[in-house]
Formats: sequence, structure tokens, C-alpha cells
Amino acid sequence: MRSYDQYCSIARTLDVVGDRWTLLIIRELLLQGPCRFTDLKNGLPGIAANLLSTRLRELEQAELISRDDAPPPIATTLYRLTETGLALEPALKALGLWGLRYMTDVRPEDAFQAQWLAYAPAWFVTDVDPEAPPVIIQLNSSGAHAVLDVGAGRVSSRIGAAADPDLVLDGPPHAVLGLLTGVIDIEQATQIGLTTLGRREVLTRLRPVGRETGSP
Amino acid sequence: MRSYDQYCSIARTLDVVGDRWTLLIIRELLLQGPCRFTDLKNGLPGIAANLLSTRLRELEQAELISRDDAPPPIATTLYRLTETGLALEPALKALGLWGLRYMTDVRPEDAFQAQWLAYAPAWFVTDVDPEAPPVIIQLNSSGAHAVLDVGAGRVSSRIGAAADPDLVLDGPPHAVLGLLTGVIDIEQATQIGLTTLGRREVLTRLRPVGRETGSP
DNA sequence: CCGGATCCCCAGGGATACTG
DNA sequence: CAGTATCCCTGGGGATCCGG
Repeated sequence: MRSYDQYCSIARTLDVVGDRWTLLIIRELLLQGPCRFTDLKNGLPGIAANLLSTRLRELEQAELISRDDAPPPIATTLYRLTETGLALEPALKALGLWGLRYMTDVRPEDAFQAQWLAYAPAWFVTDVDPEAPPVIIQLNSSGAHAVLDVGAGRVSSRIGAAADPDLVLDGPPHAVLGLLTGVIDIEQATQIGLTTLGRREVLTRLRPVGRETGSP
Repeated sequence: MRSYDQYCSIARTLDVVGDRWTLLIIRELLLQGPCRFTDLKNGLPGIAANLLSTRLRELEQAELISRDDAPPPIATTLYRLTETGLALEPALKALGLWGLRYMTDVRPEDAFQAQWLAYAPAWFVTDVDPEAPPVIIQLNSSGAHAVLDVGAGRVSSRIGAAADPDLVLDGPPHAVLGLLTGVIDIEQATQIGLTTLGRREVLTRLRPVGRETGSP
């Protein structure tokens, strides 16, 4: 990217990561951990292969990622974030938090993936009652599956299915994530296709970050 | 900007503010408050007038800024951030914090302005001793002048000169800001041209955010 | 199938000039 | 002062091809 030529730390940040796709590549490496070229390409629907290749080279030169040759069982190169690259997580969280306001817009052409279903609650939702016993919430949306572990004041997530969840949420992405991130309430979520199975009251354990009161 | 077409809040944020210059326009409106077209153009050295015009139109459509006709004494249109636009401040702070690591690189072609000298300490430095009496630090660098008010656990700043500062820092931008933001220590700062006048010990009141110990 | 490299086309950005 | 108009050129998107 062409430099802004300004002695300002925001401008210098954008000199490094302001190019198209760059921050989304960092996002995928944060969410998925070390990735192969193809993993990244799959995690970034719409990116052209040549552009991904170019970006990876630039990011390696900027020392935000490193490329390592994986041991025999994999026998391919893995891209992983360096300390510098990992340090972008707070910035990506802040950008993502701001973008929650647009998550209610339905855009049928949008791609959707399981790791995006998983990361949003983990990043943008907290457990309001650290003393209470942990609960497990299963999320199913557009063929993607994720599990939320809520307990000890934290919300963590993983891709996949839980054996015995306290609550199952099912519905279109903007219903499930809209409810969890607090941009809509459960009545609105139900109206746009959310179905629940299990103990709905565990939702009171969740609170969107950056808000004082209430719960989804 | 062409949409990423991904149902992910980071991608949707970048759909809105990912275009070149957009976040820097938000930065200027955050730092300067409501601005005229020319104020923005001056605050964004390097931007082309047509591009600024285009971005302002897009930002208004996205409801991140509003354009108001100022009353008679000014008699021009003022651009100001909406609530939505103001809400980007945490994201800009996070991006700027990450970018501090590049502030030691000297790039003679970089532009530099007083408002950038002022905002960095206010955003990225805290007062370690809220109980102690307030101190005033004058910053002079490359013809830009700013004043830091350190007290009550906070650091605030303004453009201009102070009547009776406790300390005056003078030197090239990467010396003054590098010292204040903690990327270099006072010895290194002195070696690259920092001069001080007054009570150097007030620097112990300052601590870069995101660090446990030490001071510039 | 993986990990790219190459080529062509077009939208978006940059510089300058001009106008109400 | 506050933009608009114009032209040029780079950088991104899409498809295809190639070596391992």
C-alpha cells in the first residue's frame, strides 16, 4: 500500500495493515491458528489466489506472520502470526465491536462460516455471574455449529457440537448472533426465525460487552 | 468500497470504513471537532480534493458524519461526527496503540501536525499518581506546540503553549513522542535530539498504557 | 489436490486544473 | 473557500495455467 506519509501512529498502522483483505487475513489466523494457504483461501471467501499470495508475502516481510515448513505428517507450509501480528487482536476486537451495529442487516449474498459463529460471542459477550455453575450453549446456524462455554465470568467458544448442552439456539445467523450480541432481544430473534431448545433462562447469564445492564 | 460479502462484524466494519483515507478522516474529526472542508484537507496532507469530497459524501450516507450549515459568522458547512462516527474512537485508539511500535522509524518525508503531537500522549499515556498535584508539560516539536495536563490519574492535551510549564520537551517528533509513549527511554531520546527544560522528574508521573511498570 | 504464478480487464485512487 | 472535472495509472478481481 502506498504510504500516507504522516507521522501519526494510526496512519502508520494503516500503512502496514490498511490494504484490502489484510486485516481479514489476520482475523482468520487469529481465529483458526496456523493455517495452510488453502485454509486461508477457504476462510476468506471472495479473495483471489494471487492477492492472498501477495498479501502473505507482504505480511511476512512486515513480520506480522511467519511461514514455517510443517513436519512430515502435514508436509506443507504453515502461516502463523508472530507476536507483532497477535498484538493486533485488541484492534480487531474494537473494530468488530463497532461493526455489531450492522449485523442486523440481512444480506443474502453474504458468506458465513462456523468460525465466525464462534468468535463473536467469545469476543463480545461476558458471563455476568462468575459464581454460578458453568453452562453450555449449542449454536446452530446455516449449517455451522459452535459451542459456547459460559462460566467463571468468561465466555469461550469452539467449533462443533456439544454432547449435553443446557440450551440449543437454532436459526439464521442474524437471529442467533443478533440475540447473543445484544443488538436484538429474544422476541425479535424469534420473529426472524430463532428456535430454542432447553433452558432459555441461561441467556440471562450473558451480557454484551460495553453495556451496563440487561441481557439478550 | 466493494463489499467483502461476509457475515462477520469485522468485515462489515471494513465495508464501511475500510476505504483508503476514511479512518484518517474520522481521526481528524475526532481530534479537531467539527471541521470545514479546508480544515480537513489541511489536516490530511496528501489527500486529493476529489477523494475527500467523495469520502465525505459516502460517510454522510453511512451516517457517520453530518454536514451542517454553520451560522452567519462562519457561513460555511461544517462536517461533524454523528454518534455512530464517534463510536469509532476505541477502534482508532486500538489501531494507534498498535502503531506506536513503528513511531521510532524516521521517515523524513512524513508530514507532522500539532494535533498529532497532542493526541498521542492523551490517548496512550496515563498518570500513575492520581493523588499528586497536577503538572503541566510543554511539548515543542517541528514547529508544533502542545500542552499536556497531567493530574487526577488522567492526561489531557491541547494545542498551543502553556504559561508556566513544569517541564518543556523539545526535539524531533520521534524523540518527544517516542519518549512519552514509552518506546524509547530518556537516554535514547536525548541521543536523537531531545532537550529538556525544567523538572525532569515529572516524567515519572507518566506511564504508557498497556504496560505494568516503568515510565519514560 | 496443494501452492501458487501469469495474464487481462476494470474500478478506484492520485495529480492537476478549473469553476461557482 | 468549497468543491467539480478530467486524465492517468496503479492495484484489485477473475480466470486460467503450471510445477510438485
